Amino acid sequence: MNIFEVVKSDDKTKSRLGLLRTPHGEIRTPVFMPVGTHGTIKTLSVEDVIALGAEIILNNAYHMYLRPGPDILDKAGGLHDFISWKGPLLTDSGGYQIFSLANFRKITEEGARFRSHIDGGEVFLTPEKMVSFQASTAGADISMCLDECLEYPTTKNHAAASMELTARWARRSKDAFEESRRPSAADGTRQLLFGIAQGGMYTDIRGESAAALVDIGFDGYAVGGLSVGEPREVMLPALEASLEKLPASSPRYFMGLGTPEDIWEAVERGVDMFDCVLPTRNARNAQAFTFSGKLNITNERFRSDFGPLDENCRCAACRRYSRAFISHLFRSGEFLAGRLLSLHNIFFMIKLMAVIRDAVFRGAYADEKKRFFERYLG
RNA sequence: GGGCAGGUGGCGGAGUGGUUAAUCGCACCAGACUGUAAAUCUGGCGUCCUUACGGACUGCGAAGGUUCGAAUCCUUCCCUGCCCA
Repeated sequence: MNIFEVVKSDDKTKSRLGLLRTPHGEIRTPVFMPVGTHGTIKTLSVEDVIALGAEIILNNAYHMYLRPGPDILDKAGGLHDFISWKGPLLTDSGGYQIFSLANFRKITEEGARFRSHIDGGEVFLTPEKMVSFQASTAGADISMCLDECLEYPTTKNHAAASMELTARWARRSKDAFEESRRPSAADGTRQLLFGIAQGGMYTDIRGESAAALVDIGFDGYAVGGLSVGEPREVMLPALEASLEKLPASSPRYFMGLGTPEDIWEAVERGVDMFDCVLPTRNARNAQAFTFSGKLNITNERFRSDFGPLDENCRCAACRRYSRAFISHLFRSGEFLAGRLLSLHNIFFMIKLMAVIRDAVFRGAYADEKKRFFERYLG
């Protein structure tokens, strides 16, 4: 059976509708995957996440490897059982932590040596260890290769050398995956492994990276190392250079994106999967996404605004609570504030993807994108 | 009535002759956040003019005084808290 099926492609853009099959269920793409780094979408319960309609969520292998650690996860019977999420689950390998925890690590050919950000103890991550942890111990539906996520800006030499290391790690990741993955399910679904394209902002290196991954052969391909602080005019060409070398028959995942604007741009170029901490992090920092634009809910003008966060929104927060009350909750330091905005923002992202899928379905992508931007930025 | 302590920007609270438009915290105003070491971080916050740079004015209970210079020293007054009658 095909693990990924392109259901429909847009005529005028590269956007497409897809169906991705995993041992824990199917995913309609383009999809947004909420991020649950430590095994939880911050402030939300699994019941919340189900009610929001999330089809797949993320966990982070680096963080779960450090705590609770492989032993506990093994005894729990894997991540699904441990965190009580029965749907599709994707784990990130720890490549992003090579970027975000740069002060704590040193990279060698063999792997990445970290000083644990928790207790300072030494941790050594290798592609083999992280992929085996994800596929075997954690039982992730989708595992990610260990990669080196580069900071921006970087020199071309550094980007090239780093990309080559990532490609060698991808080769090792795949071998480790074949050895450690669980048997295929009766329905023909099986665990999947995605490669991650790198290359900094250099389009030629981006292309080489994607081509190298395709040579190895993966179930899906991710574009990593983008949306790390570069301007959009730099990001989009780099994205295009990566996508150009990837097969249309495979799912494509833009790691770490993003803003609603960025997601429209990426889907238009053929991306199927997204994840981002923005909806939950910004929620905790008092920012709501709405179809009329983002708003900082602690702004003075919302103190006596008794309407919902977003008109016509049917999320749990909007059905019951006013902007004024949520603003009050933030000013009072109440945890419910960040929770309500998290519910709303995740709902917004999932709704946004539904709008996007509908636009592709109707062959009206360009028009719907224009309509969205006019309202969102207006 | 007597004694002691004290009155500083929205609030709390530093500062006891010049680098003080005034540390700092809170509150308030605004911004940022993109595979989460983040429910965090940045700015702003006397008044007026200026996009900004910058400039003008007012200012540490009130009034007067000493001094080149005062929130800081002196005098008088007003007010607050505690203690004694």
